[in-house]
Amino acid sequence: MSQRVYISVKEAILALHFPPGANLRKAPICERLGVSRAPVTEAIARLAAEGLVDVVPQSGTHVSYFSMSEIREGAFLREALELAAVSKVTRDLTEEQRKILSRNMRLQKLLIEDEDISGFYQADEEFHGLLMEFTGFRRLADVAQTVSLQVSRARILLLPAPGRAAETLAEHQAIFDAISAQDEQGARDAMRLHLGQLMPRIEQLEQRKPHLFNLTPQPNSEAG
Amino acid sequence: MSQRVYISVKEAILALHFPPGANLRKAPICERLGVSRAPVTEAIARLAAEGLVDVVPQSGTHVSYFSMSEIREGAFLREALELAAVSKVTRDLTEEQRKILSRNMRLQKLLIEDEDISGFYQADEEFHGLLMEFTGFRRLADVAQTVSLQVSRARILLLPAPGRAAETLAEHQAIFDAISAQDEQGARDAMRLHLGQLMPRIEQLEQRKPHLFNLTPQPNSEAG
DNA sequence: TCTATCATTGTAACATGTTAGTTGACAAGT
DNA sequence: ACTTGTCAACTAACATGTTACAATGATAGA
Repeated sequence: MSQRVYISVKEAILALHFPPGANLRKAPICERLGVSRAPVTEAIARLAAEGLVDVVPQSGTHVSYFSMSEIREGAFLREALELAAVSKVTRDLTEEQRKILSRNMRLQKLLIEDEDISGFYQADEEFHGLLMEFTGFRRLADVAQTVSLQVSRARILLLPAPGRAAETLAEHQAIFDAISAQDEQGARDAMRLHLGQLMPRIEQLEQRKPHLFNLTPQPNSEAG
Repeated sequence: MSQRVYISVKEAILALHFPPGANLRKAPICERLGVSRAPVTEAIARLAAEGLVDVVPQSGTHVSYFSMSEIREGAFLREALELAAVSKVTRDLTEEQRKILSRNMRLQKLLIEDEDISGFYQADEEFHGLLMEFTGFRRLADVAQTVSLQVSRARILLLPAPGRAAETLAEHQAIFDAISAQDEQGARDAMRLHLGQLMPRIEQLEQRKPHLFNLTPQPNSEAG
């Protein structure tokens, strides 16, 4: 029930329905979803813990601006986790898992041939999701998602540059090939290369839409 | 204010003042700390998100049991982050940072000579903390702490085996030396070796105190 | 004696009233 | 015109009443 509020608001923020800087008021949310303030409060608390909103005590809550330092950190954390995942998967991959990955690769290829960018985006997410799943660690995908939430939010704004999907596919293919060849170092390098494509494009985004970023690049001092 | 409740309860759980399986009731906590149920509820929600407690809707909340699968995952995640950190630090270390690390190393040595195990434990934590801090990523240490919370909780139960502290020091020294020599791969290997010492000892703990572990090793299906 | 059903109890989840702190505007003084 | 002090309004944080659900124990039936 409060879960529903959380998901609803989170998606609205991620979809930039609530743009950075917009101040989030509880009353309209309560009214809109037909619930009391309690579940809304809990939902906002979780969003604050994830860094999606900044809550000023006794004053107000607003959607956090993009922060290059936070995005860089998120990308770093995500890379750390994905590299560890791809290492482990390369070592432990079963034949069944290899087949599932292979099918996903062929699906990616197919979607690009059909120029279904949205579909490819999904298959892309699934590719990374499968790698994490195959580590056997259930929380891994969630943690990776959470730490790179700011990155995900920024990524949505990146226009699908023509030809970028095909490049992405090639990078995925290199990762898959190295995994199949049980070349751990090669798989890591391929993954690093792949993930390394993202930050430069986000830096361009900062140039294009500076109003979405916080001017004072002071990172959060949040403590858990 | 609710932060205070959170910290208080968290420390109580980590110190095993509330042992695994103990059911956590709000009323006594409210009474004990002289606060209302609201901040306690929020604190428990955060603890549940971190996996320290399991909350059964409309029924009760109990301190979660140790779970080898969760502990293994926590160790994996922590290793991923620490390896990434030590890589980055090895590449970017400033002379000033090297001096601070050097001082910490000498402090460790000194504490072992004085057989101050508790002090060494602190210096150990600080050593790892410094490495993370020197990456320049402020959330890193928090994330590492959070993902390996179950590991930390189990670690407290490990009796300080005689001579283990000296071994730990040697491992730290190897890490520090490799960092100083700007030997990234060497630093990673040394760190991996160091962190690899922990799991076997926790597995022994499982043999020694099986009542603290959950029998059915089904991992949490929590989603954030 | 065992099983199934029901009532009782205790708790989290939810709703709502109350408090206190921050912010921003406006006025007064420089 | 600019700074500073005061005040009003808004909001999160806190307190508390209410509800609904799960777990447990008792009781009745087989």
